[in-house]
Amino acid sequence: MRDTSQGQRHATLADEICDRIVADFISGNKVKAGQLLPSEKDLTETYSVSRVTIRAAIRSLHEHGVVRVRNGVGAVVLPQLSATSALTHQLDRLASLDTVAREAGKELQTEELEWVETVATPNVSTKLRLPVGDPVIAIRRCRALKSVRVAWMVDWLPAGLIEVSTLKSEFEGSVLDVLLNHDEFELSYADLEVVPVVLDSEISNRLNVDPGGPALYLDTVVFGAEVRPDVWGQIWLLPEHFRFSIRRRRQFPSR
Amino acid sequence: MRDTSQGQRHATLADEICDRIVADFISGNKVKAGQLLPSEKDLTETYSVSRVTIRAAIRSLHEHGVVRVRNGVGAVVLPQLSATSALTHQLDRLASLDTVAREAGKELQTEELEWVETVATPNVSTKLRLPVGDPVIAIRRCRALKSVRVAWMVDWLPAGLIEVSTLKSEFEGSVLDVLLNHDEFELSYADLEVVPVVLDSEISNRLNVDPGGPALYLDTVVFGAEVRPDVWGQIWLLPEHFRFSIRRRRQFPSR
DNA sequence: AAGTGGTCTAGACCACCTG
DNA sequence: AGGTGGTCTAGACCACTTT
Repeated sequence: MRDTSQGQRHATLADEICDRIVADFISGNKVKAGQLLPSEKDLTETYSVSRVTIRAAIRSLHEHGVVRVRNGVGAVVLPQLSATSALTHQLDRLASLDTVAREAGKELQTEELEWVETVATPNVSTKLRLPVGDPVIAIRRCRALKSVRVAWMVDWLPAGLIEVSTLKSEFEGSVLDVLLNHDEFELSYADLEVVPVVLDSEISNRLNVDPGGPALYLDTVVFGAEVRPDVWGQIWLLPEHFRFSIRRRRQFPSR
Repeated sequence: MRDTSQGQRHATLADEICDRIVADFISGNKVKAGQLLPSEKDLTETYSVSRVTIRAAIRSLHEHGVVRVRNGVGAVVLPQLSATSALTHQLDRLASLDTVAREAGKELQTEELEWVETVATPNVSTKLRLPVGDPVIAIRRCRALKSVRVAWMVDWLPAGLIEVSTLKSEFEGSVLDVLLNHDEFELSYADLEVVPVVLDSEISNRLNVDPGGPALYLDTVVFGAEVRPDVWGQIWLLPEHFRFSIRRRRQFPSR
């Protein structure tokens, strides 16, 4: 991990350049959608890195649907995902709901927090790839925006993964954030499943709404350096407060 | 566009190598999850391309969550998204439901197909960024698996985009597939919004199920080379027949 | 110590697009 | 014709991990 002048961690120089290009040209709309980034040659001078590194950075931006690269032309900035009043959650990004809210200038409160030390049921055992009966920790809570309940969350993790005292002291609403802040877990990706559900009375009670309405259930299994998952997160969200979006990219066969 | 020996189109050599690495090492489980791809040096020899190209290909695999790359170690293959009996739809992939079904060895039938030539309502106008009243084409139909209705789809496109006769003759259930097959549209990405809904009587009637159950509404705006979208697709899906998943990747600030 | 990825140099040639 | 990206050469040095 290299540390940059901005005090941010980046695995490689190319990743850092990737972020800086976004920050310097795209986020602030300095280069608008449809316009070109500076040429690779110019960027090598701007950032004092080689063309190799610039190309790696631009390739990442391309893979993420931030630019399209046209031979003989340059890197065209694509329109950003449009924002709305609802909290926009980009589903391909491994970031907590809290982070998404914070970036939007909002704050998620935590209500009815419960810490439970228990053992893995068959369900939990499958998700965390642990033997049934192994000790696990469950963290349940409601989340609210300006005292309006918007989500019900349950996180599960193997009891041995992290000191409960550490977890509790660093917990500010998101288990994921605590683990992401600890480099030693090397959290790198998660598999998310999206399921539409109709609110049953159990969850509607917790969220103070009537049953029978729609909700989105997000099931996330988070992986670090190990083959075995580190956390299983379950979230039930009321759709009126969120917007779930993603940029789909054309991919060629078998990928 | 370069044509390869396999008759597939790839924008660049690195993209082709990317696919070939997946096909040769990952798809067939020749390198299992947790194991290493051959070194970059070996891969340059295997594919007779430079290290530059290999590195670009591996960077793409990394961005897509297919491998993790560790300095001093190599490219570790990550576990693939697990498959189930339901049709698994990777939400970040710009591919039609038909393509997903076909890859899973299933076939989606089309029922109650309607072609409508009409004009843009405010709704359509916003999505397609067209003036209200501009002529548009709507294609509505049910989709079924083994005669069980599983989805209701509506596609909208500007009337001038493609000859209706061409579209009709090449249509096999998916408007997206027709346009993807025409290179001149240069379809490259789409913005997807995911909304959980409760089935109302209109759609439940079309799908031959009771109202009040859950459904997933997918709203997709597809972009080609232009700033203006080429297609707006609406899909209502019954969740029991599908699985919607995505790999989330850690991203560093502001990206 | 040996192997791997990350980055760099200092060029080069090609294909592509625009003026 | 000149600029851009795509690819290549033929090295090099560094940081990192494993043995």
